[in-house]
Amino acid sequence: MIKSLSNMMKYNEKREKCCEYIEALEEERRKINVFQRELPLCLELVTRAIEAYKKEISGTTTDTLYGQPECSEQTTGECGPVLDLFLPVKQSSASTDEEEEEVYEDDDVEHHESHDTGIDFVDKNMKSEWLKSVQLWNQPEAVPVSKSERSQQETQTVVEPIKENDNGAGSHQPPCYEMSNEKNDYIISLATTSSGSGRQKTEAERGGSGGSSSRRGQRKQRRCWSHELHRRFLNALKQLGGPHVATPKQIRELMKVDGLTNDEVKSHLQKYRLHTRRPSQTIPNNRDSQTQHFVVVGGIWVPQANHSKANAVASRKTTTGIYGPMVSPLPSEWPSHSNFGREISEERSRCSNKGIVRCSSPAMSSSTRTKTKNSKLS
DNA sequence: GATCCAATAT
DNA sequence: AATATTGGAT
Repeated sequence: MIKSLSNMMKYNEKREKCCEYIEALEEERRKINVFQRELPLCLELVTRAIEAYKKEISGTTTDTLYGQPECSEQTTGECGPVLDLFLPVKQSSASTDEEEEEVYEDDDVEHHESHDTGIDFVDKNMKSEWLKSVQLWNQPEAVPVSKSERSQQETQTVVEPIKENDNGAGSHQPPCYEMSNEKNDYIISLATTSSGSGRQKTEAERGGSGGSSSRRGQRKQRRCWSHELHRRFLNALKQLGGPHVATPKQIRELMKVDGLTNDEVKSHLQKYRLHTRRPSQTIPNNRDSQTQHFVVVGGIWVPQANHSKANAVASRKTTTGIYGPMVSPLPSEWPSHSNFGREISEERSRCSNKGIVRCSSPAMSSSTRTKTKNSKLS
C-alpha cells in the first residue's frame, strides 16, 4: 500500500520533471528555429531530446498528458520538414568539398506546400512575380539541359555545365525582345563565346575587348535569362545562403554555365536583390509604424518581433506584400555570420574582411559603405 | 540587362 | 601600378 503510494509519487515527480524539460526544450527549439539554417544540427538535437522525453513519459505512464503535444507551436508541421531537409545534407557533406544543394524543386511542379521551413527564401510565387515584372518568356522549356541536367541536379551534387549560346542565334532560347536600345545594328557572331573548352574569360579579358573581334564600343549582346538559367541562379543562391550573401562570382561558378560572365550574374543579382528587398510596404507611407524594427542578436539583424516572439514563420505569411516570402526577414536570409564557420570561411580571405564588414557589424553595412563612398566623392 | 563608377582586396 | 571583384547607380 505504502509502497505503491510512494511509487506513484515518485512517478508523478518524474513525469512532472519530464514535462518541465519538454517545455523548456520546446521553448528552446522555438528560438533555435529562427536560426534553423545556421543551426540545423542544434535543432535536430533539441528535437530529439524532446522526443526522447516524450517517449519516456509515454513509456512510463498510461495517461497521455503529452501524447498530443499541446505545445501549440505547429511543432509537427515544422520540425519534420526541417529535419528532412537537413539530414541528407549532413550525410552527404562528408563526401564532397563542394557545397551540396538541397534538392531544388522547380516551379513548374506542383509540390510546394509541404514545408514552410523558412529557409526557403525564394518562394516560387514570388519568383514568378518578380520575373514577370521583368520580362515574359513564352517558352519555359526548350532549354537544352532540361531533363538530364535536372535529374542530375536533384540526385547528385553535380551540376552539369551547360553551354549557353547567346540568345541571338540560340534559336532554342526565347528571344529577348529588346527594341529599346539604340545600338542594335551590329550583329554578333556568337560562336565566339569560347565554345567548348575555353571556360569563361575573366571579366578583365572580356571587358578588354581588345581581342580579335571588332566590337569596340559595341554594347554586349543582351543576355537572356531563361527559366533554366534563372533556375540555376536560384539554385546557386540557395547554396550560397541567399541573395544578400552570395556574390556574383560564386554564383557564376555554381551555375556552371559556359559563357556566363560575372557581370551578367551581377546584373541579374542586383535586380534580384532589388526585387527581393522589402518593397516598403507598397504603401509609401508608414515608415515608422510599419517598418520593422531590427535588433542585433549576436551580430545578426533580426526583426524585433520575431526575435522576441520567435514565430517568424507565421508573421511572414501575414506580412507579405507582393514579394512576400522574401521580404520578411527570414533568419536564413540574413547575412549569416555563422557562415564564418562554414562554407564561406574556406572560400577565400575576401570573406574574412568583407564578411565582417557586411555581416557582423551592422552599423558598418551598406549605408556606411555608401557613406564612405560619397564622402570620398565630396 | 549592360555599363559606368567607386571602393576594396590582392 | 595593375588587376579582380563587388555593389550601386544609370
